[in-house]
Amino acid sequence: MVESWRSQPGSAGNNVYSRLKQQIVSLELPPGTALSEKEVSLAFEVSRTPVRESFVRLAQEDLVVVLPQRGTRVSLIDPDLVEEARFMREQLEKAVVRLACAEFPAERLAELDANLSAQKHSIEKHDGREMFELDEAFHRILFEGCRKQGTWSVLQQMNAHLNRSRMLWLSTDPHWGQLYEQHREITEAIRRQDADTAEQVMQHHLSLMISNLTVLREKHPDYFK
Amino acid sequence: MVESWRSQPGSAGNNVYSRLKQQIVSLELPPGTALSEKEVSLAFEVSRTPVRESFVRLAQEDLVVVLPQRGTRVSLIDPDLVEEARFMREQLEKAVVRLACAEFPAERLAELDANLSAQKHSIEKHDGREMFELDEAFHRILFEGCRKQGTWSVLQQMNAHLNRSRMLWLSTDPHWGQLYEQHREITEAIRRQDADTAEQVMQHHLSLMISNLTVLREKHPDYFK
DNA sequence: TGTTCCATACTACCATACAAGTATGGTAGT
DNA sequence: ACTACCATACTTGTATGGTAGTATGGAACA
Repeated sequence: MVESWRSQPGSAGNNVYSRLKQQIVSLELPPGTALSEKEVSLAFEVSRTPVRESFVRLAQEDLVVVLPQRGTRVSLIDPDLVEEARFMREQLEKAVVRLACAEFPAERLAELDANLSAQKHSIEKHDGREMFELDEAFHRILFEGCRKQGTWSVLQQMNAHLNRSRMLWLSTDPHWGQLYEQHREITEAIRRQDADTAEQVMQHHLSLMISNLTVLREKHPDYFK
Repeated sequence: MVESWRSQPGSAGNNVYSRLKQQIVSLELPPGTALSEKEVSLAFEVSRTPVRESFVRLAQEDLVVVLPQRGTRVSLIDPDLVEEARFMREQLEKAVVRLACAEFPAERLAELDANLSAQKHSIEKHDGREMFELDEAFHRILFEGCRKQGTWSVLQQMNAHLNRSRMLWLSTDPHWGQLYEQHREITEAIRRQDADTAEQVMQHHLSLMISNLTVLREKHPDYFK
């Protein structure tokens, strides 16, 4: 294989999978978009086999739906799944931030500080996309610092649905300032091992992640189930 | 296709996947077992393609590890993942049982009662395998009654690792009696909407699920990472 | 005008051939 | 006896042809 389009280290199948997933979560491929093994294989210049593997993996995460002998399409955003994702994050992150207040590696705390200042810069640059990624990274660092990487990675499966709706939200009013402030408060609570405050702020923080789903739904009715 | 070995409704790929997964979680295929696309395709009388799809899906759940150009084997039980699975269940089930105390459909409550009496019969018959399945069903009903099916199904991915170690535990000392009693207490707490008791019992209940992992590890050192 | 039927062009699904990397055992050379 | 090398038999990764089910548009007919 010539690797013309990309010199990614992984196999072609893995590359197709991660590229497709990225495009789906970023809404570059909007919900409802019809895909097909042949079409994608031509676009990515690989055979149908790795494309098919990607579809299988994406279907397992409910990011695409495969209708046998009919076609494959990017799944519509399921508001129930979005709410469940928020629910899972609320429960798990409250517990994790409590753990973090009991014990958290100094180097991870430093990562949080670095992340916070990066967030500040992103907000000043009004770079929503970058802020989005820093927000994700912030929470991932929390899980990793509590040695809950596996939990985080399973959570990501649900989170993909939440993130698609957050992506829509990105174009309206993300109040990044408020979210940044909460990130800062959480970090400080961890530093002084104040579990009750940390949990309380985290709960409020996560309650803001979904906010007005109905508004988004009215704006993009064809994106939702 | 002749469907000689099975008249399952789903596609060949789905059948291979579910059969393999069942065999892995039940330890019929012990951790570390070498698989190969060819070998499995011969055993299941299908081509390599659906087998390969199954491997991809199982690899995504960390139930098999694929070493490119070298082979595929059933993953070893990762104690960290087992503990994380228990952690996830603890956090999520505590929250769910609280929701159940606030609101729970009468028909689901009836399912819990039916499940409880079935558990009683299984214990009298000393049928550990059936009790295991009823235990799973009990908790699933809780999630479904709170409309958290998606949460349950994502949780299952982590739970597969926990279940493999519970499967080992099955041959030693499951104290099903105590677990049954706790199931009963949880059901009663839901019936009288006593959230604090329900959460407390649930927490204790789930803490028993892992118990002495070190003992299992000494007994089957080759099954663990 | 409206309805039924059918050819056609899709789709995912499966089987199979080939490519490329890896482990292994035997053999030749030292 | 020991080492380096290589043929061989594995493995997974990729490409491709064929099969069966489904949607669709147009023609024949009422």
